[in-house]
Amino acid sequence: MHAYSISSMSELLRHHIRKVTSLTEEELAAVLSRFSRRSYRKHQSLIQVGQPVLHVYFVASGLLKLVYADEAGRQHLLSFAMEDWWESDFQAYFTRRPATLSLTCLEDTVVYCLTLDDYQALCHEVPGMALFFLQKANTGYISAQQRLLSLFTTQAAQRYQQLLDSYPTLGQRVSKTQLAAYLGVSRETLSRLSK
Amino acid sequence: MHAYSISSMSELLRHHIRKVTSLTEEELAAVLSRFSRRSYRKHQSLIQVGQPVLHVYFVASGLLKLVYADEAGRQHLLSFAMEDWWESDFQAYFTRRPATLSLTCLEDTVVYCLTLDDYQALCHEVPGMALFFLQKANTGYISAQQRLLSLFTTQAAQRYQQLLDSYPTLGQRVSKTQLAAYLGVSRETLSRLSK
DNA sequence: CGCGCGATTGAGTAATTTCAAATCTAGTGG
DNA sequence: CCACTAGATTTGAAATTACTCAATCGCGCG
Repeated sequence: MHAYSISSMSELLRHHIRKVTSLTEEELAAVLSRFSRRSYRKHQSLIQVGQPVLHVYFVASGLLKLVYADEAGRQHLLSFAMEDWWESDFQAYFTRRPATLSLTCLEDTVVYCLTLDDYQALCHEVPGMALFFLQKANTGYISAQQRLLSLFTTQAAQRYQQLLDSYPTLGQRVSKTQLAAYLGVSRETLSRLSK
Repeated sequence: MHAYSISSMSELLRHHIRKVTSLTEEELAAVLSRFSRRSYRKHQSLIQVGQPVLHVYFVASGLLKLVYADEAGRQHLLSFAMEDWWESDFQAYFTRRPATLSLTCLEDTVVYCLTLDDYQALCHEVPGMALFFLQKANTGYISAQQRLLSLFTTQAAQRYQQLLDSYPTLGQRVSKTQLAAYLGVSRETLSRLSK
């Protein structure tokens, strides 16, 4: 089922942090000890609308969707959270308010969880981690802006192509309904564009 | 012309940083010394497409637009940078590559400039500043996501209303053509919606 | 007065949505 | 192996929304 054993998945987070920071082994161990590992199954939700958002999640394996459901019940997909991704309802997480977004498994998924208290403690106690999260936040901001631009400048058909080009596995892993919700078009429209 | 004297504008940056961080006066002085102050006039550009992006800018007064111009020459407005805002072509800034965006004055504007070297030095030498920029980056990321959602869920007419509600002065300060470029509709469409 | 810029209006066109129906597909139980 | 069902996908047709292009309007300023 899973391609990685439990120990090598813990290695995944370790390597992910090492790539960007220069922490001592001691610091790294202290950092990792603040995370807890959890497994979820397809269709389970890590974050539900109205509930408190206790964690930010590092995705070790699997696939999640971050969704806003509007009054009419339409689903709008803010992101696919893949392996190596950090995801949460950040607005709710940082303000300790109830979630407005939901985070739900599209596949069986393993994550590492970090509470806000631990996040803040890490940022204050391990300078390298503040820089680490700063870099993540900056790249997240930049890609959100680029997604905005692609909505402004690019036809849905090309956005679809670019999405498949950027994440070649995605076409196999999720339904077209999900892809449409990410691209910002109806599933019928996406279907017609596929030609 | 300007509502603030030079010295009180420097206070603006000082207070802006103090609001979020807990730096000593010494640290704060060291931080401020890395910034340089510059004034620009309406229609001047701080960042031009193809040119290196040497600074991130803190807007002390005035108003800027961050724009992407597509192949057809259409302008897409990523943000209005107002007083207290931090702005740049962050992608280009952090990667030291040529700008793909332009940053242009919609009014006479005073900014404080910070080079990437100084930004990185501040983040490493003054832990409070890494946390400061982390907080800015996180809120920037969150608002970019919410703008995405508003594009997905909300009709252009309501987005227009919400923009005016959020920034009441904006309707007076910029042309409707600029507002349309921010909302992601043509100026003709915006004109028709204004009823 | 007349120029120039921004805003508006009109008409035709293109893209997308909605709602409904038909089709396809994978998995289940007989 | 087949029939059956639930979910996903596709297709059709009408209605909506926004776009483009062109013409017109309104206004401030030299």
